[in-house]
Amino acid sequence: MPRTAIAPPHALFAALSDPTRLRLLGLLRDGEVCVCDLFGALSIPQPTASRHLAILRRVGLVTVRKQGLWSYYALATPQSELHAKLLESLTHCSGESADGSKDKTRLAKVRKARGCCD
Amino acid sequence: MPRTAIAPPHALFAALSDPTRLRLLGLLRDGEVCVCDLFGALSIPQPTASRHLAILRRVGLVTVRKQGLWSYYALATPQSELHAKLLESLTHCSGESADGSKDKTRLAKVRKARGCCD
DNA sequence: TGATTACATTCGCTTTTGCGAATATAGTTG
DNA sequence: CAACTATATTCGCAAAAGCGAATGTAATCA
Repeated sequence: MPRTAIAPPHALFAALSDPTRLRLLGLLRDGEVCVCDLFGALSIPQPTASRHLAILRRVGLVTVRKQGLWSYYALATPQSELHAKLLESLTHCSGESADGSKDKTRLAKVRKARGCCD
Repeated sequence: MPRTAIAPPHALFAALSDPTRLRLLGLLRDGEVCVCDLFGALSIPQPTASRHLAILRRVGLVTVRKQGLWSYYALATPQSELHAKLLESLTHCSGESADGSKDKTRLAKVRKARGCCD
């Protein structure tokens, strides 16, 4: 799945077919977030977060901005109508066991603790 | 995934993460279709169609109506906002290489040939 | 009842996916 | 340059998904 090609529909759905990736995307809906904050908020190992973010990146759902030692991930601007619809659908993926808002709360907490990311 | 429980978001996306299942759903957008017409139109083995339809059924994306010897599949009415959004997104899944409109053409052809289904 | 038709399920196998652990890379700082 | 930090990638393995082939099941018909 080269960066230059547009991912086929089934690949986009596949990228969204994992709970951890949906949680990551949920945290990105309010703007870009540093990797350390992401895996901190979700309480998952760093390599796990990196691998999932790579999957989202390969299908063009997220973008990275590297600044110094940190990587800031953000939702990509839609490349197709399907992509746009899927972004809309993300709005309805956090109702699950109310943990979407809990993740955001923990993200805020992690950010205040500020162990990294300028 | 019992019929009574609502499938979690990631399970819905997983059900849509296969090209064959997207093609099947594409054929159902205009109304219910008999299994024999479905696998005929897509030129796939009958057990393959049945297995994919079972996956879509288990997450509540399609329903079956059995009439005599035939099974008619149809898109299920949305059970959640996410479900509704995903149905909308199906509209934008036919641009893929094997084109959804070609499948529909072949469905019409298979239906005229009428080897089965009243 | 036995044969046929339409569909569903199971089996054996290969491919893919996800994870933890370890390692690699690349900026940063002393 | 060496040590450190943030992130990415690789490895080995276990679990899951998909497929073709075969088999099971239930309704229909002779």
